[in-house]
Amino acid sequence: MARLSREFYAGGTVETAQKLLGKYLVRMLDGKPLVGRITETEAYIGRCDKACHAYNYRRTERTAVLFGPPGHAYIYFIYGMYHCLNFVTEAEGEPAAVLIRAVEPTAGIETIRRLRFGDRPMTAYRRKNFMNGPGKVCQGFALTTAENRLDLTGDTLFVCDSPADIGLPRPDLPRERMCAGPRVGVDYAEEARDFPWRFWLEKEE
DNA sequence: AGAACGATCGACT
DNA sequence: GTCGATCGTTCTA
Repeated sequence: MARLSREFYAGGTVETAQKLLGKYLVRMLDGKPLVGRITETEAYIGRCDKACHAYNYRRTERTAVLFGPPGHAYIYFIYGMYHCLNFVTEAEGEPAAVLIRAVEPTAGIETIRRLRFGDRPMTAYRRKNFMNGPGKVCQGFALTTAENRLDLTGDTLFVCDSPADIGLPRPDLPRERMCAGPRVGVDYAEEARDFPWRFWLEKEE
């Protein structure tokens, strides 16, 4: 299956966050693919960004993976209950990553639904808020710290350009434009609070 | 050893 | 709009 190569992740983090929009996140689970089209991302850059866990090259056991080669997963535990999925970017030694904030489920939807809601009944609210948050993406794709540091050029977790790369039909997509704005939940980060490093796709009329 | 806090979510007013 | 749940990571001592 064709997938994005390590070089895709090796460039600038803001640019990579933008280029990931519209691409297909694939998580293999029990031999079957869970797939989501990426619709929202955020860039985090240790060199200059007080919102980044590795700000000012702060290196701890948790952030070590950010200093490694690009194209690996950085998954951390947050708020005592949730996980967040990131892709390590830039050259080895430059700690930076893209947070995956939202996807549109494309395949494996029944498995994703069960991972998100178990046996609880589906409601309009749940349908509308299926995978529109970083904690939801990890819950729906069964990603925890057990998957931290996975190589995105491997067979468990990777990104494809096109649904055809994973044997799915190409859907009819509405016209979309990319929007940019401040990141979520980083009010503490002084000047970095206002960096417009959150990107998302929005339907046009 | 202890304490503070967080790249969130869902329930509720 | 508000607020509580819940615990690993990090820092301080």
